[in-house]
This record gives sequence, structure tokens and C-alpha cells, in this order.
Amino acid sequence: MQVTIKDVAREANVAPSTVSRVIANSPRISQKTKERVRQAMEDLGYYPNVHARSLANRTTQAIGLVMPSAATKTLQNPFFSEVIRGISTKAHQNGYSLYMTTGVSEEEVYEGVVSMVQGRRVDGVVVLYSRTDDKVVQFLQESKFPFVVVGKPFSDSTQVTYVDTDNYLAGREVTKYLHQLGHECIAFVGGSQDLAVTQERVGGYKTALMEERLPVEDNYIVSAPFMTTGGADAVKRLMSLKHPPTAVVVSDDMMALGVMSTLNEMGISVPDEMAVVSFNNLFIAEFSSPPLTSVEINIFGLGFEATNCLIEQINEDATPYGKRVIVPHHLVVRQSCGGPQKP
Amino acid sequence: MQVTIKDVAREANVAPSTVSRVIANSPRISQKTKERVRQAMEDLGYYPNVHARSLANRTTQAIGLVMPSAATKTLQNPFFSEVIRGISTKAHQNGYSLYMTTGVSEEEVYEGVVSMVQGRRVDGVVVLYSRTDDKVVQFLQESKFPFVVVGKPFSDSTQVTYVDTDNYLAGREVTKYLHQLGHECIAFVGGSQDLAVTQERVGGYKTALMEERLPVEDNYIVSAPFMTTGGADAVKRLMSLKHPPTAVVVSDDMMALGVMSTLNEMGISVPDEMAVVSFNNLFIAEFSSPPLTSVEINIFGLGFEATNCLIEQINEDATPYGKRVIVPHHLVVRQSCGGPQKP
DNA sequence: TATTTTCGTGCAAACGATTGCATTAGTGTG
DNA sequence: CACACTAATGCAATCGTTTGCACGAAAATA
Repeated sequence: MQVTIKDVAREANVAPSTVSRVIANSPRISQKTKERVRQAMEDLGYYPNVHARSLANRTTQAIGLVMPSAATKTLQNPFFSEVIRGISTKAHQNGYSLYMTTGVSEEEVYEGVVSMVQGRRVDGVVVLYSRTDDKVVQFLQESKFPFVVVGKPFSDSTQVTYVDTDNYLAGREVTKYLHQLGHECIAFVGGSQDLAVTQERVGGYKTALMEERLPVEDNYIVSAPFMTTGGADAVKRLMSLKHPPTAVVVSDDMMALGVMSTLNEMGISVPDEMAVVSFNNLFIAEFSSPPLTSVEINIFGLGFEATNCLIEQINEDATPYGKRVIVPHHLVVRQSCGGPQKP
Repeated sequence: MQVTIKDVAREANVAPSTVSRVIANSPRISQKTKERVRQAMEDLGYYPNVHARSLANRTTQAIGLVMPSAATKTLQNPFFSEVIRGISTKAHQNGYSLYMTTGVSEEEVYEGVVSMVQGRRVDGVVVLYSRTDDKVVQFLQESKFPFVVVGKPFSDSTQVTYVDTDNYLAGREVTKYLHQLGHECIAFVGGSQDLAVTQERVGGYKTALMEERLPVEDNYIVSAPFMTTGGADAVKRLMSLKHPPTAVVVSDDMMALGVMSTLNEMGISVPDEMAVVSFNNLFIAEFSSPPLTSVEINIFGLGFEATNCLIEQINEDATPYGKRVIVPHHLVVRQSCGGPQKP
């Protein structure tokens, strides 16, 4: 049987309410009593029942995580481990714990979120993806429930709080970087077109080309659902053009691995015959052959900041306003682009 | 304000207890009433308050996840995403959701587990690592709380339920495989020695050498804390021996990446001058250059099976006995060992 | 028809905390 | 010494469910 607050009360010769106030460290309880009660809690090995507490309290000290549906293998991307690490760190610092639902289909994920919110299982929610026209975000908004999106939400971005990288800028920067290295034929390989992140990065890429007075060719922009082909098709398509590119911007390290692997198979050397630059700077970037030049976007920080915003939102009972946090990024130069690094 | 069971009861003209029984789909309620109540729930958008339910119920429909402390960067290994995917899938199928605590230090992790268990926040726990002399496992065992370990726990492995790969066998098999390909000088590069998995794999490696009448040389066995050096030191040490090996068994794909990257830097070609075989068959194995020959250990399955065992344990109220599940593995041959694949 | 079963439902007591209000004891003031 | 006031604690209602038991009506049995 569990040790309850009543047992502690009896042991310390006080009323349950007093014990409760000791737990909350209320100034209305004398120091002496506090110590006696604390001793009793210690002796009996008392731990408050979280459910009773939540019920009385109307608060859960838990944060819900919404992951993309397990169907999309997106989850395998180490991005998620890292962002969760960030979330978890901040959450832990503030005494929150984490609660996850996943589902196989989108519908299941949605149902999970609804019952998490309506069932009052969590105090707030972090949404770990951003898709066009997302039911989950819409639901959270209508419920006026505290939530934060990691990545840029499509609709109503002015109304929802989100934490993101400036992907547009990053896309522009890496493209210019390649141009500075002397490349004139620069291609872009991205993931699914309906992800905000892809659109932003390709947008930056195009802008950079225009600013540098290079032609923007549709043939040079390919998108590939990563997990199925690893970008092999994309590479083959690019290399079969009359003027194949000499450099390529890849929108994710994982995909860059696939691209380099395909290039390797085709006997095309990186960086000598093809420069590759990508995003996220996952730790695999460091250990690939050759090591990848990649944009460090501080994934941990994204998670951490998101949680920070969420906790703020939970604490102020003001209506959530659309706050926007941009986490800075920077290019980490390794060997996949040649250039200064490899004289 | 939340819609409660009373509101539904009023709407449907029944008592709250009847509504509760409808939710539980009790056979004691007539079909007609059930429908009326369900309609009312629908109309009002009723969702049961999970805390009230857990309180009355003494059950939470949640499973706790214990991760290694965030300090060790182990978390970055995609292994975890994948095992969680497995856990989450099975959990979801049975109506359980997931609950995570992490902590920076081991002590924090331990405290997290204690309050999760004592606070009755979860019905059972999956432990995602196995270390020598672990407080967490000891605590769970003493509390007689349902739990399962993924990987082999050191102490008392007969008493605790765990799900694991036969790492000993796998280590033996890959070593023999390399020998079959003609290698006589085979080295082993592993992670931290106090992880069960390393010990098992190296054990299998040694046995295989002995069975094949090859010498077991201590110089050929190196272990390296992965995340710091990526196994670079290990490789350098091996290559500076008077008789450097011609093949190496690496105890993890991530580390194998690091090893191959270092070999690449040193101008040693894989697989022509050095064969590399590793374990886990993470999806990056497929996209590395050259693609890695690796042992598929079905990480998803480990998580799935573990959860399966846990749920069994939760449901039978018998004292948890030490059940042991071994998930089968098999070698996936790609190009990092040369051989049949590359004529 | 009287009596027992069965069936469907309601009553009220848990579950283990929190919290507004009442109560008591102790202190200072006129 | 009576009174007001403060400080410390207790009482009891509340949070939203579940569930053992009681109860009345209908069906089955004698």
C-alpha cells in the first residue's frame, strides 16, 4: 500500500492539510512543524501521488511532445534525439517531465493530442514538425491551449509561438559560399516540398543565385523523399544533365550522406569533382568521408528555447501571443567543399 | 471549464456511474442507454480526466522510459530513436502512452525514476541501458515494480526480465565471416568496457579467433569512448603496430563511421586495404562510403518486445519472474568487407 | 399468483491530494 | 483585565472518476 499524506500527518501529529502546506513550503507553517513533518516524510518514504495532486491542483507539471507520425520514417533522423535532449533539459530544470504520444497515422497522432489536451494530461505542448494545413496546430489554437512549434508553422505564423532557424538566410549563405569558392553551377537537393524547412532553404538558395547573377534553373532543383532512395535518383538526374552542376546544396545531413554515397558509386569524387554542403551539422557530419561542411543550427537550442517559451506561456495566464524566436546558425567548414580547408 | 462525467450524465439523463460504465463498455448497461450516453459524450465533447481516472483506478496506462543520463552523449546515437519507436508502437497498440524523465547526472536520473514509481505516475518502466551496478535497476527490483531492461543487465540477470541481442554469438559470427574472407589479422574496436554489449561482442570475437586457431592478441583489442575521438586514436594505434590488422570488427555503426573516416584520412582504402564490419545496421550504414557491412539487430524489435514483456508483467499480478527474450540478428553484407559483393 | 432471478441503474464511498475558512493559542494594547 | 490582532494549525469541501452494493422492475420459475 502506498504511503499517503494522512500517514505522514499521523506520524507527525498534524493534519493532512499541514503536511500539504509543508510540501508547498508555505510560510504559514512554523519552522519547527516543518522539520517534524519533513522528518516524518523521510521516515515513511513518502512521495506525493501525482494524480491526486494534479486533480486537486489542475496542473500536471508535464509537457506533451508531438512527434511526426511513425509512418514517415522521419523519426529516424537524429535531429529528433537532439531536439528532445534540449526540451528535456529545460523541462527538467523547471520541474516538468515529458509525455509522448505517437501514432502510426496522422489521424492517430491527432487523436493522441486531443486526448492529451482534453484529458488534462499535460500543461502544454511542443509540436516537433510543421506541415501545411495541420489539424493538430489548428486544434491547439482553437482550444487556446499553450503550445509552441519547433520550425515555422505555415498558417497563421503571426498567431502561434514558434522557434526556428532562419532557414532562408542559411540557404542564401551557403549558396553564396559555394559561389565564392568559384562554383557557377550549383544545384539544390531537398526533402519533401511540403515541409516549411525545404521551402525556406530553397528560397534562400534562389535568392542567392539571383543576387550573384547566376541563372536559376529548374533542372537544378530536385526534391526527393529521403528515406526511400537516399537521394540516389536526385543525384543521377542531376548528373545526366547536359551541364551537370559542380556543387550541390543538400537540405539535410542525412540526405547529404546518401548523395555522397551515390556520387561515390558513380566514381565522382567529393570535393574534387563535386562540392557538397548541407544543413544541421549532425554529429555524423564530422565522421563521414569526407567530413561534411554543414550549417550548425543548434538543434539542442531549438528544443531548449521552445520549452522556455512554452513554460513562460504556461505561467502567464495571458492569452498566448505569437512569439517568434530565431536561434542563430553558422557554417562549419569541413572537407566536402574543398576550398580553404584543403589546400 | 472542463466537461465532466456529471455533465454527460445530466445530458443523457443517467447517473455518473452509468456513464462510467459506458466508458468501460460494461455488459451490464443496455445497448439503448449506451447509445444515448455515447451521443451525449459526443455532443458535449467529453474526454475523461486522466488524473481522476488514475486516482480512482490505481492505474495510469503509461509506461516510463529511463534513458541514460544526458551527460553521456550516448543519447545522440540513433539507436535510441529506433528503440523508442519500437516501444512506442507496442505501447500505442495497447493503449499505453510514454513518459520520460531524464537528468543530467546519474543521481538525477535515479531521483526521476523514484518519483515516477513512488508517485505512481506509470504502471511500469523500460530501462534503456545496462550498466554495472546500477542503482536504478536495484531500486526497481526492491520495489517489486514491473520493469524490463533493454540489453543485458549485469547483476542478477536471472531475476530481471530483459530483451537483448545475442551479442556473443553475433561477435563470433562476424569474426568468422572475416576469416572466411581470408583475413588472418583481425582487430576489435569497441566502446566503453563497462557496457555489457561491448564485453559480449568482444567475447564472441575472442572465441571465434580461438575456434579458428588464430592468435588472440591484446594489441588488437582497443576500446575508445566514441563521442570524443570517433575511434581515431584506436585506428592510429592499430595501424602503428608492426603487423597492422587487415580487418576490424567495430562494435557500433557510429563508431565504424569514425573508423572509416580516420582510415580515409590516412589514405587506407576500405575495403581493399582494410575490411570493416560492425553492428546495429543503423540506416546510416546504408549511406556511408562504402556502405557498411553490419549486423542487423532489429532495434525496433528490441523496443517492441521489451514493451510486450512489460505489459505482460503489468497485467499478470504475479511477481515478475526473470524472463529473457533474445531477438534474432543477421549479417547484412554491403561493401565494407569486399568479398562476394564486390567481385 | 407469489417468489425467485435477472437485468439495468443509481447511491455514495473511496482514491490522495489542495485550499478557503474557521478555530485556537499566543501576544500586545488600552 | 478585556480586547483586538496575529500566527499556526485543523476542518471539510473539492477535484473527476470508479466501483461495491442496494434497489426496483421485468422476466422466469414454481
